[in-house]
Amino acid sequence: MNSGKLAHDERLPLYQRLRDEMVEKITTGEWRPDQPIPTEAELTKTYGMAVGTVRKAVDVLVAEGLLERNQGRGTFIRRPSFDASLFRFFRHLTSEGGRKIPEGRVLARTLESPPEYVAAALGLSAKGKAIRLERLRLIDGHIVLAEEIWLPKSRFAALLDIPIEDFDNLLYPFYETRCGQVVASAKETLTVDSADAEVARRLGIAEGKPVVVIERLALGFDRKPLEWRRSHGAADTFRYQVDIC
Amino acid sequence: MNSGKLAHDERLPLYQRLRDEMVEKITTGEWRPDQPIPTEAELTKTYGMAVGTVRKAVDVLVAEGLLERNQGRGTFIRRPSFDASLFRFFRHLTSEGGRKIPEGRVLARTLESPPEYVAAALGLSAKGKAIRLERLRLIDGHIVLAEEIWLPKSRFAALLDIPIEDFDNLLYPFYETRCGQVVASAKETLTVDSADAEVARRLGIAEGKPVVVIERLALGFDRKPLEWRRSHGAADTFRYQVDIC
DNA sequence: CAGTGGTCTAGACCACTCT
DNA sequence: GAGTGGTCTAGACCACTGT
Repeated sequence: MNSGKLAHDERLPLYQRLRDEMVEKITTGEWRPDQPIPTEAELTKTYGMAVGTVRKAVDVLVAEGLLERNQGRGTFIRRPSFDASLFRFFRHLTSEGGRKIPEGRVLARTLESPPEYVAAALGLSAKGKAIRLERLRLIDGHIVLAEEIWLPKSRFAALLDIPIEDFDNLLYPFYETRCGQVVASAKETLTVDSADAEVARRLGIAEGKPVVVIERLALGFDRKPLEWRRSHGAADTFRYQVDIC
Repeated sequence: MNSGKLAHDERLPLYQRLRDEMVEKITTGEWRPDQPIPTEAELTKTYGMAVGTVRKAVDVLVAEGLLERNQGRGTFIRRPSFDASLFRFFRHLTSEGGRKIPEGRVLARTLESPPEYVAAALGLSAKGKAIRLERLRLIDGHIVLAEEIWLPKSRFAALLDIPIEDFDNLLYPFYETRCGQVVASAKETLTVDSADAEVARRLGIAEGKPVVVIERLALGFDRKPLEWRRSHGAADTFRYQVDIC
């Protein structure tokens, strides 16, 4: 009855199986972001379903932020604009309250054994090696954040072959184009601490000054952890904005 | 064709008009939180619509967090559990990382002219008066936050007749039962500052110590501002957790 | 104009909950 | 077993987009 194959769990509702199938098409790149995905009528025919079922599957993907519909034009894979993705994952504001795009500069890349809490957060075995980045974020040439980033080698091996000068300003779109890893959500924890010698040096502030510490675990669409990150910023120029819904 | 009246904008889709109608029933209390709302079949008959349309309206309300469905039992008005609402709006963690319910204690209630930025945030005329609360939040008897809260008199007049000792531990459920005002979302901004004499006294810390400042604007389901709040907390014991989606 | 998604109908059967 | 929401069908017409 299905010309399309929908191999997934037989127990799941039809529209969920179609949803999974569509996620496949998106993540493997079979459906291109610049082209509309097949129309409802086509999907209906391909998979032998009713329109309502197809619509339900698309509803779910739209709700999840993977697709967006354009009446009269078609349904498209959602490319979060650089602005939007930036605002989602970089919530600092300048002292005047305006939003600025921070520059990103990778200082070092190494392959080493992560500390235990990083390995645990990323779901890695304690002994394996992972990719570690040191990175600065700057606005108008001023350092606002010093970052330490850990990435699983299995997903991000491609990064080891790229000179660190060639890393893009924004990492998440970079992960996507170079490694096919898309960050879908994240959890952040903020605390305040005093700068130790190392952090003070990197941020260019006096030792003992208060700093904000942001720990972030970023997840992919499959809810698997992709990146662990700890950022330090000088507390006195720091603003962080959150929408609670 | 409609035995139910659906007075709203004639231009809106049917399911949107039904949604609005249902919001009415919820906010006016015609539908009680402890009873299931009418079944899909009943709504179908009452408003002369197809099941699919009714389901669509309910889908929207579920997505908005106003209703929750229970297969086999019925559809209910969502009473966000105390835990859930607490976790949504109070994101501090204890030093051990666990979540604790903070005690709330109102110290003072006055009716006065708000500063200009508060009036602007709440959409009030500059000259009118608003309700101002001073409040402490405590965990295990220790002060963790000192809060200054502003509320529009028009919506919260009922609070003026209640002795401040009788204010509940959690304000948002209290607003709901006493004033019929439901907080649906909020925007928070975090910064770090040094404690001035006043804040130091309230928090019981030394003057000049770093403090976290949280400014929050809480909105109702109608997106109108309900509450402006500024909280101060000692920076060294502070943790704040955010999910970015 | 043809083609797209947006809305709506009027049924059907299934899975779950309660008694 | 009766009643609930969950899934699914097979159509219809409308509003919007592009040419």
